[in-house]
Amino acid sequence: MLNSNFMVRTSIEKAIQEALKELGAGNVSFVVERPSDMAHGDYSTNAALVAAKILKANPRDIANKLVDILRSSTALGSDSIQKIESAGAGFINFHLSNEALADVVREAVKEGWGNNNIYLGQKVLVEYTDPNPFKEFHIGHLMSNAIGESIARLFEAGGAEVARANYQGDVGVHVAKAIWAKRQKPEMSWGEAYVYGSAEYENNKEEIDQLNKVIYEKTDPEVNALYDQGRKQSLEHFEDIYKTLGTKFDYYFFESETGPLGLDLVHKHSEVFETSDGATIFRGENVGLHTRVFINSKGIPTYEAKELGLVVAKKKRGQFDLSLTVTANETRDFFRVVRAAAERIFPDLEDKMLTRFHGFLKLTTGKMSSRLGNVITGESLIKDLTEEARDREDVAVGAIKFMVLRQNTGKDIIFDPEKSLSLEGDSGPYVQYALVRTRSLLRAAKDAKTTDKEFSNLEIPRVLLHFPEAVARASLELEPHHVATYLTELASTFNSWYASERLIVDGEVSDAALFFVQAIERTLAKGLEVLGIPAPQEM
RNA sequence: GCCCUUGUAGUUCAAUGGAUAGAACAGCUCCGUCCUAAGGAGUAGAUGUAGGUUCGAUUCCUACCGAGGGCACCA
Repeated sequence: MLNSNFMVRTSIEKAIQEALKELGAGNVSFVVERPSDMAHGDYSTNAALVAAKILKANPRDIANKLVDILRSSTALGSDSIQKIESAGAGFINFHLSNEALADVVREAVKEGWGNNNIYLGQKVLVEYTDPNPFKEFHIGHLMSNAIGESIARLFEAGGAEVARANYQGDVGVHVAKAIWAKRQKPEMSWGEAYVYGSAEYENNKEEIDQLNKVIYEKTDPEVNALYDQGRKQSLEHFEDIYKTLGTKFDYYFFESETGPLGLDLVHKHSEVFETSDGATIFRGENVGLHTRVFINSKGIPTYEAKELGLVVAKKKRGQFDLSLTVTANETRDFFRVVRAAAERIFPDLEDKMLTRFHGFLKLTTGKMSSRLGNVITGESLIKDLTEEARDREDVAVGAIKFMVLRQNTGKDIIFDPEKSLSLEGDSGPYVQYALVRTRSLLRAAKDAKTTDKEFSNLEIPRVLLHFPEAVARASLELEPHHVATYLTELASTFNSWYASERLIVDGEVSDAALFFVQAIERTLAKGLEVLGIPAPQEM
């Protein structure tokens, strides 16, 4: 159900609609938004500007007329709006009453604060992280995980039933490379073996390709045993990382499963595919895309066919209303083609398959990037940051996730390790620390004597007011950064208050003031939860 | 060559077609007896270029310039 602060907004929208009707401007599409400047009130609308265009009238006149109608409107709660005024070129601003603002604080400590019902009752499958067994868990997987986990939680905040899925490549040349290397150098970890095998691939191509065939056909018991061991160890290792990151998957899909499914599917749908040079392809040019190979000339399903097989595998696990995949930017065009093919085979899936893309994470300092030469694994980044953060893994994870989630998904991230941990900026630890302060304050207050001394602060509820909207917008757009941006603002508002006012004085604390602290604590905690960032008790 | 994504203060990021483009870091000026100063207050500073649509454009359209990615048997 919607929170009451949404009701204020909804009632404003309703009142405007009625007022517009009275003016003879029935169907205009206006917005009620948060003004960029708090001096302009708590909500504002461009209704008069839009209506003036239709009525061919002066926007300010229309705004004034609307204000008159709105002031006597019964659609607005009688005591929730303190002031309505026209301003600027024709905006109408709404200032909430102190009573309504006090309500916000009461709402914020209630169960369900920040939730909405955008996806109420829908079944959503979110696929993300997608590392490959036998290979290293790299930074890209970290990004996919951070974004996917947050989106899953945003769906949940929107009332959806979410299943988390992880799709992993447990077959292919990369496996052969790793196993080949492991036989040469058994002392290596699987991740290292893969790196070594890749480097040696060019010089031992025939041998490794032959090994790949042996793995695929399962003809050599010793190789089989190595494969099973490597797969198991990789997956267990990944499981440790998920635990650190705060993710728990419901489904695991593997290419060993989707390959045969995809192969079968492509064979069955000759109306969608055609053969060319011995390969089975999808002619993307017909729909403004490009051609891609689904089954190669050796009869092996490519990644494209496997992705189709994945659709089948997902459907087998149950019906879903939406299926989202979080993956890297460079697969954009690939997904367009695969989706075009998939929608021909499964017309019922049209508009149900969503994708979110992420960019690269680029480290600014050579300090961490030069380690062991080339690849920076996800774990080494977490490990290095944990050391920098005085052995606080939750702070390190928060720092990384926040850097990923504070900006629009899809753009590359310039990752400055020092900045990510800074308590003075726009960072995960900054928000975590504000939360810790509220919690330590609440703990200290337990030993203090509470008084019924009056307390009032209007700025805090005026910021708190917009939390559910930030979450709702993030849910709707599947853009976690709206929440991250909001949390920075709230943390800053709190810190500013905290610095200027001392709450516990001589062992006494105002009950009313504590209520504000509690509301902020709940909001920061919920916000971090939605982002999938750890919410520490102390730092 | 074609297609996709992208260009905002010195730097890293925001801004559902609306008001004076909002933060953070770095810079400059300040603030420590006290709930964890691992903080706070103030100040200066930006929409790649050229057109177009609109009452109004960072946002939509066109061209150009710059950056990243993709375009047949890898994933």
